[in-house]
Amino acid sequence: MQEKLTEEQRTQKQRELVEAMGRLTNQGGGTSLAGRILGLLSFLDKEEFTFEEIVDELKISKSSISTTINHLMETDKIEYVTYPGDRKRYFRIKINTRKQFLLAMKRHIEKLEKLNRTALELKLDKNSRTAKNIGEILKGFAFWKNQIESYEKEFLADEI
Amino acid sequence: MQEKLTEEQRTQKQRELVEAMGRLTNQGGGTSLAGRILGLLSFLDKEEFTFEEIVDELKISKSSISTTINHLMETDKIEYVTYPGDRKRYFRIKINTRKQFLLAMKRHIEKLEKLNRTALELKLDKNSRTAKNIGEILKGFAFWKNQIESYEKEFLADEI
DNA sequence: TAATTAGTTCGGATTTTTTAGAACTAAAGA
DNA sequence: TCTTTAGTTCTAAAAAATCCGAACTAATTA
Repeated sequence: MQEKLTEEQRTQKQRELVEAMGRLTNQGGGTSLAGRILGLLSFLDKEEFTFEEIVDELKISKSSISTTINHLMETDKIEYVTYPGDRKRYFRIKINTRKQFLLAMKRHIEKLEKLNRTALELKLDKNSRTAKNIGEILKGFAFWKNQIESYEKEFLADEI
Repeated sequence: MQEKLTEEQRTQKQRELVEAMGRLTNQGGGTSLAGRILGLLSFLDKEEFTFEEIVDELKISKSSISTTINHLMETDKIEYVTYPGDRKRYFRIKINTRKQFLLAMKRHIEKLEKLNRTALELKLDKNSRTAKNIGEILKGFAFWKNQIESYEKEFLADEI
């Protein structure tokens, strides 16, 4: 399928994926640094990175890395492990963050749903074009909430 | 369910929803002005707004409105209608933009999928924690792509 | 106790995004 | 033809997000 790559070419490509992840995350609303950290922790062969290693790999200041890492931990995207007799924290991506992802998606849908439901209540003419459209949108939200819930039951029953 | 609202209170609340839509759109990656325009065109009782009316309602410069309106039309969120003997364009939200929305979502998933698939191919140890996690993520993407496709078939067959 | 390590926090600098204002265009009307 | 209308486009300003360096802290090591 592919030409044989040298070790260097392979890690070079992995680093390119890290940058691509940064750009994609950026498009999707997140910060590109967050995306690059997530990419680093998942696409390279090394499974765990210390703070310093992240700084060195991404060539970004300690302060920016510190802020972003803390944010990624708050939002449960990454975590760290420690080893006895070693003061450093070893960061790694959290596996199976789908549950958190779906939860966030559901919460976003719920906010939009609330907004649209209120808008519909406030409409003078419930048969107007916009009112009927809001009704359709609400149906769509209900469908997706349902899908998310059944997905959770089917696939994620055993997750934390 | 609710106290009876005066006409003013009702439209006041509608305007608040427009602002809330701006903030929510902003959180979700879009610009808040785009959200406010979408809110204006869907939550008020008036079904169609001219360029000037949007400027007056939102109290934003013509240039900003012009740019944002054009972007919303390119992305098929709004459209305009015209009336004989009237030079103005009457903007309104496009109904049932779910298809476009899902298409955008599918495209985003496909990009992430490609990235992760490549990352997995490049992994030295396919049984590592990160490699297995990527595998799980890919399974999740496959599931959602499938859901989206069947949703399209089931509900959106008649849409443009 | 002093020095080093492993970060965090703060204020400012840089970059990017958003908005405004003025000049412009193309069509319609007088 | 001159003016008005309905916007568009360009450049600069304002605001917001991002990033950095320097000073700091708390724990560990010498």
